[in-house]
Amino acid sequence: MAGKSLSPTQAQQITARRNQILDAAVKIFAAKGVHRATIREIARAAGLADGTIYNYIENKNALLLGILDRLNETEQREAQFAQAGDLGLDQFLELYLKQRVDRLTEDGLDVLRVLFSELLVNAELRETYYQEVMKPTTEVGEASFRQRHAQGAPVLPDPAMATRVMAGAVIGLIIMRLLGDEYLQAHWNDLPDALAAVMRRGIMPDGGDDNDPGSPAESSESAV
Amino acid sequence: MAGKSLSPTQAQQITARRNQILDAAVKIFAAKGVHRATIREIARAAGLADGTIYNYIENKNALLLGILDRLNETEQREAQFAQAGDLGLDQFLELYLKQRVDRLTEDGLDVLRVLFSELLVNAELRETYYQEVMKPTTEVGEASFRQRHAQGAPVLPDPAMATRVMAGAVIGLIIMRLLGDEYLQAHWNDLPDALAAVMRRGIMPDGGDDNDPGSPAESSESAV
Amino acid sequence: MAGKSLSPTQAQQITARRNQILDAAVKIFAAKGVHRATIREIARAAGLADGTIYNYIENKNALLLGILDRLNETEQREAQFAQAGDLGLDQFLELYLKQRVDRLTEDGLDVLRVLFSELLVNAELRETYYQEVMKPTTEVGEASFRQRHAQGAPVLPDPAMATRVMAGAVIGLIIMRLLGDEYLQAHWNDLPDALAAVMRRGIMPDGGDDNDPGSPAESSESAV
Amino acid sequence: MAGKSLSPTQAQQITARRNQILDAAVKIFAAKGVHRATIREIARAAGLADGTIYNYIENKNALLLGILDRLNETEQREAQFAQAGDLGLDQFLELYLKQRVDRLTEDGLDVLRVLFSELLVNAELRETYYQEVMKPTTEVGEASFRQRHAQGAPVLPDPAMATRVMAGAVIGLIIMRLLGDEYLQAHWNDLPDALAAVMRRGIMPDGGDDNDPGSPAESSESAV
DNA sequence: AATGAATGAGTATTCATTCAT
DNA sequence: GATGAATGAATACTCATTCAT
Repeated sequence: MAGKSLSPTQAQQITARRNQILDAAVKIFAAKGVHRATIREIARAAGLADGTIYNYIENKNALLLGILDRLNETEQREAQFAQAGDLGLDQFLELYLKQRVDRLTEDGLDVLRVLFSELLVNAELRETYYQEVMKPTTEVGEASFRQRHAQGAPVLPDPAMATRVMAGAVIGLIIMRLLGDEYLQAHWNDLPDALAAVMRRGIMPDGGDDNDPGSPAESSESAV
Repeated sequence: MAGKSLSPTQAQQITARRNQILDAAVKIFAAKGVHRATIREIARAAGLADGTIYNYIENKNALLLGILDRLNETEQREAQFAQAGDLGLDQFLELYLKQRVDRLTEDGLDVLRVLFSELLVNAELRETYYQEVMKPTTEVGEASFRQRHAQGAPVLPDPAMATRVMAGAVIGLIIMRLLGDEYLQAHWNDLPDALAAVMRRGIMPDGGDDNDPGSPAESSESAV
Repeated sequence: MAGKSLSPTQAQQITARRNQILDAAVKIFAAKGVHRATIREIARAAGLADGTIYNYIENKNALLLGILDRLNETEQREAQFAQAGDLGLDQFLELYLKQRVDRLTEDGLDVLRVLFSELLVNAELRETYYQEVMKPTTEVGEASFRQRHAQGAPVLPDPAMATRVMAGAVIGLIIMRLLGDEYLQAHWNDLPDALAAVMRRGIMPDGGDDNDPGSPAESSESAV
Repeated sequence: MAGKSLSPTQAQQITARRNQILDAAVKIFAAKGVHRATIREIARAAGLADGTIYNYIENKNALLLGILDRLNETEQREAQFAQAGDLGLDQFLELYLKQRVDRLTEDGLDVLRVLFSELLVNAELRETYYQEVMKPTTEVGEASFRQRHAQGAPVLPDPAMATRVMAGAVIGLIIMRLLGDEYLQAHWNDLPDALAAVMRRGIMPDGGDDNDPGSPAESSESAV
């Protein structure tokens, strides 16, 4: 696998160069989309000439795949770690939030821009991502919910649905931030707590009417 | 000024042809992305020759804008309607879910694929969408939450955050469905109720395990 | 030759429509060149729809040929007239100036724009024009000069060269006017007299030194 | 500021390549007109692939401008030289003839084909050419004639008209040659002398018929 | 290994021409 | 006859990829 004769130093240099190229590609892809980005732009952003890129990647498409692979390495590692042990729901939530929310640097956001933008309109990529990331993750989530359900009455009796709602909330908030929502940009750090609170107690408890528990709530439930 | 001499029938035909072209474009754009789609493909999908497209749209980019305009017409109409009257939180939630979840046909999904995919990597489009759709919508949401907060103790004290969490959940679930989640595809109709339940009571109440056995909460759990 | 069944009135109408189209074509061709002009523009300038043009001309190229034919009809008529009788040099000059200079309306200028512009870069057209217009005209000129030469000492012993110089002067002045020379535009009516004067006496006789005929002139001739 | 890192050799190569392309363009443009010429043809004529052209020129229109710029470099240099010193009429004539007549190679003719063909139907180009070439040249001419007029009785009292007639003769002869006149092609070298003779003494002195039977005229005939 | 000039396939767009109404 | 929507061939231009230096 190590090719002909790569000294460790050489291999390191190649990896470094590759990462430098992938970083540049992420930046340009995120700024204008995969197709509108040109190899020349990416090369310039990486401080290289056009042709040099091709010493490190097969072609433009491999550039995209390389970016997503680098992302998956991280995500899968964590998904596998999660799967390894049994995760309590609280732990799962914490882990998931950490992965998805806590750690979003500006660079990370750019990768997600490219990832989601391409996933939405590329069926092949989507299938891969679904199998390799979404499915394992939701399965961990479902298991966690099932565990919790055994302990007491769940709000959503279906662990699958519960997992989707929770994961959906996280993904949606990321998307909203990527779409430019200024509030989320400014209060990103408050998200984990806010999400945890909502997950535990809801967002709009049948409030105010504490004196008359139940009936008014139900009357309005039907309205939803 | 009304364009030389457009009989109502002619105007109708032009609109019909335009919609036929936009429909074809949505389908192809959603399947392969705006840039991988060729005018020829779109023309063929619309049953037309290449050149004919240009009798109805300025250029390929206007094709994308035309699609989004058609979407915005609907969305803005509803956003304005919402803004017109004061919306109670329940009404806002209902309206928002209706718009976003309830009514998603396969065609509607394709438009959203294209919309989100482009929004993520096109700053100019993003800005327009943010000003014309996201901002008005979140403002209505914030107002609704503020109203509700006056009545009693909120889970999230900040109405802005509350709005984001709720909107994020909806958007995220749509994205997950667009990414191919089979469960959501199969149970899409259950979403409104599930979301309403979670918004009211949370997804994982500090159930059973503690000293304060949340009786009021549990009493209504069974209702979901 | 008169087709199926054309009443004289119909034939007239057809010719009128044709001329209306050719006039429009001249205007547009002159303004932007044959290739940059579109059939649609010409049709609009003629107050017609695109397709209607094709009831009167074969195709775009025939439009150009039609314009030149209409021009040639006039020019050849005059060239033939000239050839018919023997033309004295003065008469030839007068006729040539009349044709070429005297009668240039704004419309006539536009035709010449198109004519010369195309002739210069279209070898086939050039050959036709050369045979049908230039050659007959120069032959009349040469004959006139030959006649005159018999009477006395010519400045240019070669009638062919004399004809070219004279015709060249006229053509060149037209070109300069077409190129926008403001002086020529303003003083176009003075041209025939000026040209006649120059043809008779030169433009810069060995000036002032009339008293000393010959020698100073020769000294400066060598300088040329 | 000098373009990153252009070694003199590189700059030379770029210029050489550019000239090679412009030469090919002149040839094709002259043969079929700017608009009927395709980039592919020009590329092939230059021994290059289509795309390579665009490493050296912006677009097809810049190809035309590049050709004319190369021409103007020469013409302006000479016009400026003329303007620099005071030019006697004889010197002006000599210079003008040299520029315009003396030096016309087959290549030069092709450039003039393209130049005049485009000037006639391109108002913008025409304006530029008028300001940068025609106007300066005629001004030098007018000054020369004014000088000469001070010395004695002029045939044409208006130096502006005199300049136009002289320049017109030269331009017209070039046009006639470009239109295929075989005589001019064969006797091009005799033109300067013939023109000079005509400018001095006219082309058809009121010969024979009058009291002064042309003896001075005959003495110089041999010079033509 | 790095460079960037050369290549040519791929595509948006234009526009002469046709033809159903 | 007139119309102008539909057609599709033609073409300028872009850009991923190759390869001589």
